[in-house]
Amino acid sequence: MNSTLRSAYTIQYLSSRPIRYYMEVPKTYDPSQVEDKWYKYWMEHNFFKSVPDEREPYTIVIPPPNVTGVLHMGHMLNNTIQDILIRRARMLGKNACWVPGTDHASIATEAKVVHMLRERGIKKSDLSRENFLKYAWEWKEKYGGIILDQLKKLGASCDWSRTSFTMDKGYYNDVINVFIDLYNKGYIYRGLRMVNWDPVAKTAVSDEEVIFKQINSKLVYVKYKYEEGDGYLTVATVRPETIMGDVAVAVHPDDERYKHLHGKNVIVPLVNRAVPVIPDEAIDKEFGTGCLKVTPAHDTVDYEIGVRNNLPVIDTLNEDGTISEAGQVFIGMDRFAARKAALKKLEEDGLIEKMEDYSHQVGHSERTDAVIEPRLSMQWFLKMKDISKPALDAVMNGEVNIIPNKFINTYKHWMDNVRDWCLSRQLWWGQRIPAWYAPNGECVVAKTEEEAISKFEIQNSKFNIGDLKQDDDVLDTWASSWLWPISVFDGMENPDNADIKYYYPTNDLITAPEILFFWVARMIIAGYEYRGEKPFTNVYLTGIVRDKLGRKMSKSLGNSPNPLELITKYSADGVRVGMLLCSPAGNDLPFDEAHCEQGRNFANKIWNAFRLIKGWTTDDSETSQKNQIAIDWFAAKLSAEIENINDLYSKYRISEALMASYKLMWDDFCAWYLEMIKPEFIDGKPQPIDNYTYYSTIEFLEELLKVLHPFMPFITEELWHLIGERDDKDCIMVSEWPAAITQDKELLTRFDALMDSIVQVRAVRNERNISPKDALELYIRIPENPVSKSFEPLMMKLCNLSAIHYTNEKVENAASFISSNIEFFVPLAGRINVEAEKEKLQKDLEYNEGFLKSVQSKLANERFVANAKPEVVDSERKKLADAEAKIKAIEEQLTSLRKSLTS
RNA sequence: GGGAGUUUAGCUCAGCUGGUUCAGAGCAUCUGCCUUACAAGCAGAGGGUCACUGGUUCGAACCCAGUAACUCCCACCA
Repeated sequence: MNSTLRSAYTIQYLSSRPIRYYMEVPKTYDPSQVEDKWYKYWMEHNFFKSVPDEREPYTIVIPPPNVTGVLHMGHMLNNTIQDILIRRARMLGKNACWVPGTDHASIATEAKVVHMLRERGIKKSDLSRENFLKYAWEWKEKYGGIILDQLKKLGASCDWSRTSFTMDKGYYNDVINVFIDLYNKGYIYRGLRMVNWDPVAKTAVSDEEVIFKQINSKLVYVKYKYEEGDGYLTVATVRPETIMGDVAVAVHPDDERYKHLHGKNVIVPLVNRAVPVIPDEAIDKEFGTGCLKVTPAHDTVDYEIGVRNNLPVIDTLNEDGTISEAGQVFIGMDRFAARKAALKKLEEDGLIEKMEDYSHQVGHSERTDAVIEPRLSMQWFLKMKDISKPALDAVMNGEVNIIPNKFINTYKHWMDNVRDWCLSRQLWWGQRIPAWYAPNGECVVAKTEEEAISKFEIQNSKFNIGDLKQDDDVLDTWASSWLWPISVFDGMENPDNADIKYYYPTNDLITAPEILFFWVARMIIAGYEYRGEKPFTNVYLTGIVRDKLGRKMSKSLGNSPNPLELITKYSADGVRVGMLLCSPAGNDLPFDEAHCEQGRNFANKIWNAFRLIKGWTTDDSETSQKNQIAIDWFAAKLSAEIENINDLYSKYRISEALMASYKLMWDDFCAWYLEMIKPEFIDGKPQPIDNYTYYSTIEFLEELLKVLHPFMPFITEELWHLIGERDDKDCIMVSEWPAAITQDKELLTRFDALMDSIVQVRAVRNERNISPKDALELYIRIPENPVSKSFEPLMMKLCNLSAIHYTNEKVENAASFISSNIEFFVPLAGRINVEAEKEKLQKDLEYNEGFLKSVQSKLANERFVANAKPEVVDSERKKLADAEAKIKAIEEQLTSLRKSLTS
């Protein structure tokens, strides 16, 4: 042991508190009382709170869950990772600040509220905007906090005093101000756009809320007669009810079949309108007849063709999906009834050439299951090209890291092809767009009607309060959450306040890859636009939680376990460990409850290690340091693993950090170290343990608990306090992260060899069914590399040996093995089965001969010797020598066995 | 249709710059143990043509090309 180590692990213990003794401690760990107790304790002592100070800040802003949300497995994973990072940062002495909050989630929440009202017999259309919002706020106050309370069960150490909501007054204002600012900078414009219209709910829905289903329908081939002369053109369509809105027939410019018709007119059936045949690149020559009827009002592609070719738009549908006046025929009829009617009329007119069965994807509304109608409407847009430039650069030049970095490509691809952002939503729940319309339809952007009026005055229009009408739409939810890292610190309204200056830019953002564009990219954009700086340094993308069958966990599939029930069953610590055991960054997480069980078992293991230690009595007069070697070894092992774990954290390999901590605790500490130092029983009485070993062990346990604390906050805190009396604020969650204090590679290597020989002796015992109670003898062959004397007691204890002998000779009637070039013999007396031993040795011999051969041929290869690095060649030479020695030993052993056979 | 990714033990994954006995870990499985902390445990063992085919190299799980299967994102054909 070197002197640094001695001071760290032995001098300290003198001031350690004596362990408390408990007469009865349950054999299995019972977390039920523990977890709530410590969460409350931490809260009461304000351990989660953060205020700017002179320390280095470490900040995470939570991806705000929807207010409508209940905790699902995705949240569990996300927030467990965040909590691990925050807790470790806190222990590293940083000023850790984790800002929680919720997102108003305009569409999801509005749908929830509408549903709730419907159950009470109230229709949204019967309510004024103000009344509806009153209900919505009531709903939010009542249910909006549920998810945050659930996070507390998980152990999330958020600074709850900083809880934010994207519709808080200040936040709301920030969103509105940003809209006005971007409008004034010329980034925002108003334009027509196809939206996904839900004719049942009478609202637009976002792309994410459209579910495509495979539907069987009929592809109808309809004749469009030439305006002049005989003949016709055939158009294939699945939507004959939109024929009335046709304004052209498009063909591919290179399609020889139709070149002669470019610019000529054809007659639209049902309404007898003459429309031109136009060439357009978008047409697939192979599909149907190669002719497309162009209906700009009711199809996205058609709309784009219409724009390119300056075609008029005829909207033949009302907002409830019935045919409008503009349709001229079937007015007031539902779109599906109209489809039948149109088919019948076309049939009568002899305009149907043929019909084919056709299967295709049709969008349905997630909420109402109605078939989505593409519908043209006026929307607000944000020009993305210029404003997103710094956000692309930041990721490409590494100012913002994306982990794992495979997502950088995806990010770049999206940013390179970024499309303008449709900001408006036809909903009430959200930030209402600050645009004001005069009766003639003219529009200005302003915060209040007064401001709007004065803006109109500049344009020489005079209005009074009440003359103007505010835009009915609200902003897309992401148009508020993109300000999250700034607004939660009040950095929009007060850009120089102490909080934002201290905490911004934040450190790590933990979120799911599916919102890389919706949210992450836009936060980076907003960060550069409004702070001139990135919002966070690292983006850690978690995987998607899936069930065992590989399906995404979702409410509709009903395949998601209830996280709170899991916590009840396995404890929060157990579930945290279970989630992390199988989730490397960016990989999907195939969730299996068995992992939580493993987590629970691990907690129990820790608990029992504690039980063992607390059961010991110490003997003050005992001064022997017989466990010195074990203590030195574990100190070195602990230090090496702490370095390893720190390294894994720095690479965000959190699962691996957990696995390393797990093995350190279970294998190295429990299975090896504790077994080495465990006092023996004499005459049925446990012997006392010497003070030195005892307090060193306590120190080790404390260090281990600290390493495990970020993963398992509750049990580690519980044991921290059971180990000894602590004052109020002496909690593991605010303790110091362990430092690696020693480096003794050589000792670790020697122990690896020791452990290997121990395992081999145990295998000898196991393979021959020798009871662990029967003591064995062990012979070690000298002259080379005798086992260090200091290891002898460990071997004797861990293998249950009665004696260790050194010999120059082979040992007859013994099992043998070679470990680290040392030959070992375990005499088996009457237990030996010579044939079986022979067979074993023979197999071993074959393996080693094969290995030797491969090494020999490698070394015989001149080009290998010439080209390979010298150290590689050297190591091959060493392998060669080792293998030869081994083979020699095995052969000797075989010879002696044959002798015993014949004798 | 465009883009990205994955494929290593029954399952989930490591394997870094091609070279250490390199083919690993955890779980699961099997065998033996209720050994005075823990059966939610202990001791030990078995298990893989590194998706496939070819190439580069003294040497390939790793680099290159092609093939196959799966996953995700974006856009969607009337």
